[in-house]
Amino acid sequence: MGEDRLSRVFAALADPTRRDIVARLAAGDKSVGDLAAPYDVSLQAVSKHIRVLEDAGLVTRGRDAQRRPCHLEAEVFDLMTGWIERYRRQAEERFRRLDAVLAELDAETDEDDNRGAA
Amino acid sequence: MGEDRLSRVFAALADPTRRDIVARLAAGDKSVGDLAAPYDVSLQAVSKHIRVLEDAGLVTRGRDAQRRPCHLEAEVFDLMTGWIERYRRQAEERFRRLDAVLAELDAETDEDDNRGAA
DNA sequence: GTCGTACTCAACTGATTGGTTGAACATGGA
DNA sequence: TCCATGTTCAACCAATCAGTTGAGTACGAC
Repeated sequence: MGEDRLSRVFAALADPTRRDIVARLAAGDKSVGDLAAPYDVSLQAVSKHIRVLEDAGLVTRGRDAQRRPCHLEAEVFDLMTGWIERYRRQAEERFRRLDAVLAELDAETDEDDNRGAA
Repeated sequence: MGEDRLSRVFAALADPTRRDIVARLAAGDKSVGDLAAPYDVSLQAVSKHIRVLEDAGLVTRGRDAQRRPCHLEAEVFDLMTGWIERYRRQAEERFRRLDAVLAELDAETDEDDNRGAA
């Protein structure tokens, strides 16, 4: 499901090399060789990383002679931010309510203090 | 570094069970037993999942008699959204510029057409 | 102290992952 | 057609991971 898609996206970005690839693709499309150049792992390893990003829907590939230019599909980010924001908001709302309850409790304590003092 | 922290957060959320735990914790603190109840895996397995979330800084645990109430630390989400938004914006900006270039190109083509037609 | 509850630790297992190397495939140029 | 370039495929290895079971620990109730 879309659930599984989210798992693949999070898993893909859990690796620093893959996050770096995404970061560099944000600046513009690049070939596998270009992408592999800065890392001291084999080209095949980078090719595998790109495959993972592709399976997660974060990257698509075209054709330019022998090259397979990689393109970042930034819309997939929406899937993550959607999930994250949902629960962040929920937690914040709960926190806000807790704050209100504590304020209420404080007010009642003040009343009691006043009654005790009076 | 903070880089590694991000890896742990993404990896923690790459598992559907752990995302579900986070979702349920967004509604309020829960004990390990409470959290484990809906899943048909062992309590120990859920305990391990919680440990992963804790190591990622997404969850903290208190003490309430025998219980270890789990609490969602929603601020960690900022770490992710910060990273995501940075590259999303960059990619969108690039897309915007590409759009401008294409529009420019279109305008020039129109001029050529006009010259050709004139 | 002993008992039950809530949970963690330890050891093991099978599956997945990130890396390797070497061979294969695809494409454009001589 | 042959060659070089760019990339993928296949087999393998070590490490990590999600799950298991069984034993151990922490705390409150009796």
